[in-house]
Amino acid sequence: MCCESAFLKQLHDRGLRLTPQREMVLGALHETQGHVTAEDIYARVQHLSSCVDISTVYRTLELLQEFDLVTSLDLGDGQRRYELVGGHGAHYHLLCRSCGKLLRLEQGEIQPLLDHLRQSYGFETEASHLMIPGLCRECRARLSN
Amino acid sequence: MCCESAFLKQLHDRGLRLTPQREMVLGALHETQGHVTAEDIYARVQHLSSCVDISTVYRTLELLQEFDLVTSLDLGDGQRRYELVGGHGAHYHLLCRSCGKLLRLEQGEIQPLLDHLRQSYGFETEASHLMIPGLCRECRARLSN
DNA sequence: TTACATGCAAAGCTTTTGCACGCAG
DNA sequence: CTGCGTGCAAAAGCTTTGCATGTAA
Repeated sequence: MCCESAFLKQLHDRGLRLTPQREMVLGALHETQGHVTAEDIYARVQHLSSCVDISTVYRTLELLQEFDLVTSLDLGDGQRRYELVGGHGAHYHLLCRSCGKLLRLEQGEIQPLLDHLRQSYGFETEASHLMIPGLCRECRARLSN
Repeated sequence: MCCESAFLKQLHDRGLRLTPQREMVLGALHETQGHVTAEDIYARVQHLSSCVDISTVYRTLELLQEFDLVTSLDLGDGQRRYELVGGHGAHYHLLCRSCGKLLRLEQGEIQPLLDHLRQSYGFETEASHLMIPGLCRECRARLSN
C-alpha cells in the first residue's frame, strides 16, 4: 500500500499510533479508488472486522485529511465523498447532475485555466476538490428528445 | 423585481399561488444577491414578518429551483447556498478554502475550457453550479510565511 | 503510568415530512 | 367544497462529541 508508510510517519511525528482500525480505513480507501462516502468505508471495514464504529471511521478520515492523504468533496447530495490523494496524478472531475456519472479530466486539459487563475487572481486551485457539474453526453441526448 | 412575474406565471401554470411568504423569500434572495443559506433567508424574512416557518422557506426554495429561478450550490461546509439565476449573466466562482472568500469569474475566462469539455466529452457544464476551490492570493501569502 | 484510541450512546445540524387548520378559488 | 399553503412538531439523515474502558509505549 503506497501511502501507508506516509501515514505511519506522520502518525509517529505526532505521537499517534497506527491501529488496525486506521489501517482498515486506509485499506478501504485504497481498494475503492474512487469517491466513497463514510458509510461505504464503514461497510467495507465492517466486512473485515465487524466491530468497528462509524465514529472511528470519521475520526480516521479527519486525520487522513489533516495529513493531506485524503481529500473530501461534496457532490451536493448531502453526503461527503472521500478519496485518496496518493500518487495517482492530479485529476479533476466532471459530474453529471442527471445520472450522477463521474468523468475524469486530466491535468493537461485544465492547465490553461489554472494558469490563468494564478496569473490574474493569484488564485491557486486545489486540484482534488475541483468538481465541474453539468450534463453528460448521454443525458443531454436523452433529455433533448 | 425582475423575476417575480416569471415566478407568478409558473405558479399559475401549475395552479399554485403567490403567497406573501413566497414573495418574501424571493425578495430576500433578491436583496442579498449572493450565495445565502436557508437560514440567512429565514432570518431576513423573519425580520419582515416574524411568524414564517423555516420549512416554508425550504419549500419555497425547492419550488424556485424547480422553476429554474434559483440554483443551489454546495460549498462543502454542510450548508447549501441559494442564488437567483436571474439575468445577471453567467458567472463562475472561485472559493478560497482558507478564508471563505468568494471571487467571481466571468464567462470569457472560462469559455475555452467549457468548449473543450463540450467537444471532447459532449459535456455541457452548468454555469451556476461551478465552484473552483483553492487558495486566494492573500491566504497564500499569509500561509507561506 | 500516561496519553492515545476505541465503542457506545447521545447530541448537533441542516433539511424533510406529517398533520391539522386556515384560506382562496 | 376542494385542494393548496402554512406553522408546528417531529423525524430523518449525516456527522460530531462526551465518556468510560481498553491498550500500547
